Amino acid sequence: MTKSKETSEPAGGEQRRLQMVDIARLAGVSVSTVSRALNGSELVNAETRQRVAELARSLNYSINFGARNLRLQENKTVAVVVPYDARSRQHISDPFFLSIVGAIADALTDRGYDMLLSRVDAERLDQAAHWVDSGKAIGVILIGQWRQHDQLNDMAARKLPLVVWGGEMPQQLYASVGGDNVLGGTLATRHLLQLGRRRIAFFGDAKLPEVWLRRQGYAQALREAGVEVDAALELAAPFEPGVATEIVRQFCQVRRDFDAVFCCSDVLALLATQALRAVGRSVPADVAVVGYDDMPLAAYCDPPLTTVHQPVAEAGVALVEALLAQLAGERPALRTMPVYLMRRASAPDAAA
Amino acid sequence: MTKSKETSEPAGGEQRRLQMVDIARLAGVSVSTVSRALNGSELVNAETRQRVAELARSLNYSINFGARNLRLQENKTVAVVVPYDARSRQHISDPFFLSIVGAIADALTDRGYDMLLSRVDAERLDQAAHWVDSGKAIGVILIGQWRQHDQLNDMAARKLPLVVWGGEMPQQLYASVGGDNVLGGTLATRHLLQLGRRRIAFFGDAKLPEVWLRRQGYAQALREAGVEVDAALELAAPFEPGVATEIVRQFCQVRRDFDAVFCCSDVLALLATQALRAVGRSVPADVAVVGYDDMPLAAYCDPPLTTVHQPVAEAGVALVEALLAQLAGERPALRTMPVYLMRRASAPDAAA
DNA sequence: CTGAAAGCGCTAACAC
DNA sequence: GTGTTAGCGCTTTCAG
Repeated sequence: MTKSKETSEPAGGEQRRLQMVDIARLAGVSVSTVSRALNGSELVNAETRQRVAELARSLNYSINFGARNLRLQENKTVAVVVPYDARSRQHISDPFFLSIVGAIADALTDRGYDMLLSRVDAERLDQAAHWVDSGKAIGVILIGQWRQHDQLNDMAARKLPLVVWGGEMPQQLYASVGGDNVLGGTLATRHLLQLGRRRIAFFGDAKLPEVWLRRQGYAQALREAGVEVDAALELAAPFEPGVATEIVRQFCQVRRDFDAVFCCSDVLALLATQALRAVGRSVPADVAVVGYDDMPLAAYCDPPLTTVHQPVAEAGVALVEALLAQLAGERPALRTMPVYLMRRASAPDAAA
Repeated sequence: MTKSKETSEPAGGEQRRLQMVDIARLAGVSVSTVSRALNGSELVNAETRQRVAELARSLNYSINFGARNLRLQENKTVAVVVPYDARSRQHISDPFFLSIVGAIADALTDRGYDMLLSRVDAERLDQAAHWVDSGKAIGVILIGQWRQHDQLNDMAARKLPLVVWGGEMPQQLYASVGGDNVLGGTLATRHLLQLGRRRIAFFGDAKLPEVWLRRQGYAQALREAGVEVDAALELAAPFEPGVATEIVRQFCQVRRDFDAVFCCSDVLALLATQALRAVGRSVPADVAVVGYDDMPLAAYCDPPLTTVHQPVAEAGVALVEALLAQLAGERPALRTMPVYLMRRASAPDAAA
């Protein structure tokens, strides 16, 4: 392995970066004084402090955080990790996950933390631990638990500061924040039932904890209404549009004995709408569609999507808070956030 | 200002992190030997190297990058900065920008770099320099130049390693990578003309360089076809859906004398479609719509969007390469990438 | 109030 | 081949 050096040296006519020793010399004081002044220490003479601070500012000095962190044994960087499907080499492009990342970025920034963003193979979520092991980050926020409940439990057992966005699972050791998936499933399904629909399909891969919970809510609502749960109306469609498109299309071609569908993501709902129209069925007249997430674009689709709204901004804050709580010594906790149904035209109140 | 300590100390029963000195002791060698062994130095006995490496792995040791970087004066972190509109407190949620960020993440990971993701007020893009000044990152990739061409030039003049995604501007000192916006505008407009449309509206804020270039392409295509450019058909709609919705709606209510619209983003195209339908005009029969970006969801809208495709994955690579080139001492360069028209149903080939 | 000195975890001369 | 030593840029005792 030849060691490349391309990184180390900046351009040619580059002047060395300003350090404390430089501004110390210019101010005629010692580095310790500069350090104290810049950190607003009460120990240093107000006048000196002022002078040093101004000098530093005018020289556009800014501290070397690497050195500072090393000395202080401190680190204000959090790794945010988005899993991707290595088999289909398909990246997570689901708008919902992306907006969660944005919300986390905000929450982190507000609290003075930096965010290291990376991807990880959805089969090897445990690799996310590397960020903490290497000291690059103090903790990990993982977007989605996928099928790796056990890996996550192992990580938590190793005391890795970790929070995952996802559903609550039995015997869960790791901290998580998620929407109330059972409630979401119930709200969506009840709404469709109220519209008079009785043959309600379910699109989503129940091997994923969140989807599994949503299906519980779905089944529960059906039973409440005395409607039989028909496994033939369940389609294990994944979240990745590339893979899901064909699966959804086939299902819609083969089965025409449903009058509504509850989709476990808005993207899936879009796919379903398109597939239904392609086989000559209209939305919402023939088939009412309810999505999940209330992604930013949901209101601008045609028809605008009725969907289960997830509290993205609050989720970002909650994830960050949960991580900081662990860092402060608290035990990992599970948190479930309220969701509500956002009513739009794809499953309109005025029944067809 | 009371200094909070919440960050520094992990949980209670936490054991100190493993260091080189620990594995040195256990292996019965000095730290230098461990360092060399772990870096695969030829200087150390193959057997020793093996032994040390295994010990380290079995103990789950991983190096402290902070210390390593400090010593090596090296850093493999790049800051990726997404501007946001501070006035409307609206975050960039445009799917296109988000997918560019994803592409950059991939390109950086492939090359062994880490990505620090953050936001910055779109009026103060110069604040992005802070990442480099503080040593947290070796360079900055900025998503969009917005209205701050001058700030960007200043940053480049200061020799800040910087690349921005955006359009080529006159007297530009900073490196940029962007789609061929003039071509995009031309392709979109020509296509609409070929459909027999003559009254083609333009939606987009021409104060933004990219939009300004697209409008040039638009105007050029119109002139080619001997169609007069009508300023009354231009709408300065911003990219933020929140702000744009009302503007687009009003325009569509007031003006009905156009039979096509070229929108400078897919989201804008969605908004336009919805607004047009709301006033009883059909898409594409009455008004053909062409978008821009070919966002992941563009194919799943109704109607599926005809749009100018931007090469996202290639853009990510190009942005990263451009930054690394500067770090290697090359002068900032401008790069324009090809775009093409993706034909779908919102402006169908079989003219209405 | 300020300076001198030690050391955070690691690497790279420089000895042996 | 391997150990010893110095030092990356910063903070913080400890003396004065």
